[in-house]
Formats: sequence, C-alpha cells, structure tokens
Amino acid sequence: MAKPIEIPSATIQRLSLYLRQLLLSQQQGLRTVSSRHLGDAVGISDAQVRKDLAYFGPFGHPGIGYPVGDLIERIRRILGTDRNWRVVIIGAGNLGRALAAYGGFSGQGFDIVAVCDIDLAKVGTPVSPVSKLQIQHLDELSSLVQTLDIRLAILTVPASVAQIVADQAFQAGIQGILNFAPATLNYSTGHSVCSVDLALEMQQLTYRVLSNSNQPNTAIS
Amino acid sequence: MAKPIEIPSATIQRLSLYLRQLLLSQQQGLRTVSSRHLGDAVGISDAQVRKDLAYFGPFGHPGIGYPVGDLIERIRRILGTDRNWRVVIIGAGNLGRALAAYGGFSGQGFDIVAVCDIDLAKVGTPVSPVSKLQIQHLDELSSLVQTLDIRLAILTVPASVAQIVADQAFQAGIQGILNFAPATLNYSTGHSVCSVDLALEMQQLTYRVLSNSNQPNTAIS
DNA sequence: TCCTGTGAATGAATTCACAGCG
DNA sequence: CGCTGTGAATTCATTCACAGGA
Repeated sequence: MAKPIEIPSATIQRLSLYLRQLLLSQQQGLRTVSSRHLGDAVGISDAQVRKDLAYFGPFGHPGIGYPVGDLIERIRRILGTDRNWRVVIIGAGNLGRALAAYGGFSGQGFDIVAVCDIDLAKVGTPVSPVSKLQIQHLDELSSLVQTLDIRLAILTVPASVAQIVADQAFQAGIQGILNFAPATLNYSTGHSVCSVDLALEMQQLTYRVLSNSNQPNTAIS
Repeated sequence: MAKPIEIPSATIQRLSLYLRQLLLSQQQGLRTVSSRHLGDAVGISDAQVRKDLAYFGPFGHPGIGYPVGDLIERIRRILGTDRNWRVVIIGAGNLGRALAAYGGFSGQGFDIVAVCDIDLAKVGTPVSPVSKLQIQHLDELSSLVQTLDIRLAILTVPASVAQIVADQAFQAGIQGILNFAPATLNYSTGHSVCSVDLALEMQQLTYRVLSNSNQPNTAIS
C-alpha cells in the first residue's frame, strides 16, 4: 500500500482551477508554466501553487517550471476526469433543460445521456430543439441507470422534493449528485453530494458589494 | 465608529445556509431554535453555530434558543438582502434564459429586470414564453443600469469574452457580478465577483465519488 | 435540565524564507 | 539567474469544555 498522504480539500478545489488555466495555456502553445505564471492567472500565490502541486510528487523542474501536458494529465487522473462519466439530469424544468443543452460538460469528461421528470406532460417531449434526448419518466430511473451505466445525477427539482428524489436516485445506483435544489441533503456514506444554491451565491455577492461600499455591514456596535 | 470586528468569511458562507433553514423553521411555525437543532439541519456542529451567531452579539437565550424571526431579520441585514437588488442577466443563451425564468431569486431579494445579449437575432425577442422581458442589446447596458438602478449582473456569456464583457459591465456602473463563465475574472477593488463553474463542480463531485470507492486516488506512491 | 457564550486547545491552511538544482 | 520543493512560522478555522443564566 502507498503512503496515506491526504490531499487537503482546499487543494482539490484549486486543482480544477489550475486545470482550466492549463488547458488554456496548452491551447496557446505553452509547453511549460511556472508557479508564478499559473498563480497569477488564477489569482493564487505562487507558493500556494507549488505546495499544491508538490502533492503529486516532484513534477516541476527548477529554473524551467512544470510541463503543461503532463500536469493536465495528472490533475485529470486525480479528479477522475481522465475517464468519461455518464450523467442523468433529474428535473426537466428551465434549469434542467438548460444544463442538458449546456456545452461546457462534454469535452470535460461528462456525457449527459438522459433527462427525466415526474410530470407526465413532459415525458416523451424533446429536451430541447437541438437535443436528441427525450424526457423520460422518473420511474424509469432505475433501469436507465443500469442499462446506460450512469453514475452521476444532476438534481434540478423543487427543494420540497429534493430529499425524496435524492434517496430514489441513490437507491437506483447513482453514486454522486450535483444538487441545485436549495436544500440540505442527507445521505449515507458511500454516496457523494455537491451543492450549488444560486440564491446563496447571490447573497454572498451582495455581502461583498456592501463590504466594498462605504458602509460596511458590521457585526456589533 | 463601531468596533472593527470582522466576521470570518467562512461564517458568512454559513449564514446563507442558516437563513435558508430558518425560513423553513419559521414556515413550520417554530418561534425559536437551538444551535443543535439548526446545526443538525444544515450539517454543522452546534458549537460552530453558536460561534457564528455570537458575532451578532448576544442574541440567544440560554435554555430556550434563538428567536427565529429576529435571527432571520438580522442575517438578512448582514447579507444585504433586507433590501431589494435589481439584476441584469448578460448573455441570453440557454443558461441565461433559464436563470431569468428561475423562480428562486424573487422572494429572496433579487429582481431580474433586464436581459441583454450581443446577438442581434435575439434582440427584441421575449426572454421566455412566460417572461414579460424582452432581450435588449448589450450596447444599451449602460443606460439600462442607469435608468433601472441596477447594481448586480449575472454573467452567462462564453468564457472567451467574459473578461471583456465584465469590464463593460463594471464600466456601466455594475457593482457586483455573479460569473457563470468558466474563466477567472480580473477586476479592480471596489467591484465584486462571485463565480460558479459548473464543470468545476462536477469535477469536485467525481473526486469525491472516487475517494468514496475502494480505490482512492492517492497522491504519491 | 437545557441551552448560550466564550476562553482555551486543537487542527487546517497559507505564507515566509531559503536551500538547492538546472 | 529563475524556479522548485519544503520546513518553519503564522494566520485562520473548528472543536472542546465549561461557567452561568432561564
């Protein structure tokens, strides 16, 4: 067995940022980048970049920097996007259908292979004019997961039913959920959840805007 | 001047979670909640909840808990959502139009009052069947911001033009941007940016799924 | 007893500073 | 000289543990 080195979760978050920037650098024809260059591009100190990348073992060359291609490959392997993941979108509302049509997923290792909803009026209709997918009923989730070998779900259902549907999804064999419902999901170990709450992000934004303006929103007088 | 107590940024992020849960508790008719109750509901330790809320000054009552209504009001004031914010969506693609129709913003203090795009073929068409808004040209952003008193923008444009459009937006008087483009934005002090990168969230999810499975993606052998 | 508020202790993450290699 | 890798120092965040009020 290998050494039980744990990569800090904060590092993992930044790896995605590095990857995004590295792909850009690669596209520009760069074969090597320095920690300073990479850090500046994503708004992180050079020391931090070096610490993060050092978890991979000695990868960089003093005086030269890090090899772009190798680094991309290595980060992808860590994050798990060196392989392809099939994804089902659960909830065919505006957001769900928009995400189904979103181009940013394919090419990043994610294939949206199904969209389902509980609304019978939607079942059988095309997800979007451009998409080849048809909306399927939630009852078929289990068989979809099996036959299409789906491991991830994107949850875009109302908050009031998010927990129930998440339970169903895990029951059907889904291993990880990206949750857009504004609700805290409970789940057992062995399953994973990441959440994105749009209203919550907006609140963080207004806080920062206020902090920036002359009247900071202080805590206590 | 008041004491220069700084609320930690980690606490600010959790305030939004607390707020979401408190609104739920209020809806259930609860007039008071304990730190334990609140913490369990959002997956955070009770000690953490107390530390966070203590920044507001002594708010809770020993033996009883925290008053739900007062706490909601107080958190809203801190986050800045005790008032209403007018928002423009820039980029009328699938995601932009979906967010324009998303119901989760109104009622949380955010009013989407305009949508614009650079594509002339879209200008003048309705944002969505249900929406009363029409897509307007990006050139009108400046006057829109002025006449409608808009302070926030949601950016849903391709990554390749995100920086340019963000600069334009700030130039037009926007104070904060919620950025959905997969790009790191540069901006001057006095402006604010929050970013949501969907592919990045999916990568975090796959990492966790792999960590949960039997073959953890270790760093170094 | 149930619960808050908070110093003290612990743990995690970031920055510093520099040795050493190409 | 430019740049990496890394211990040491520092800052930040979380948890512990308990005094004291209702």
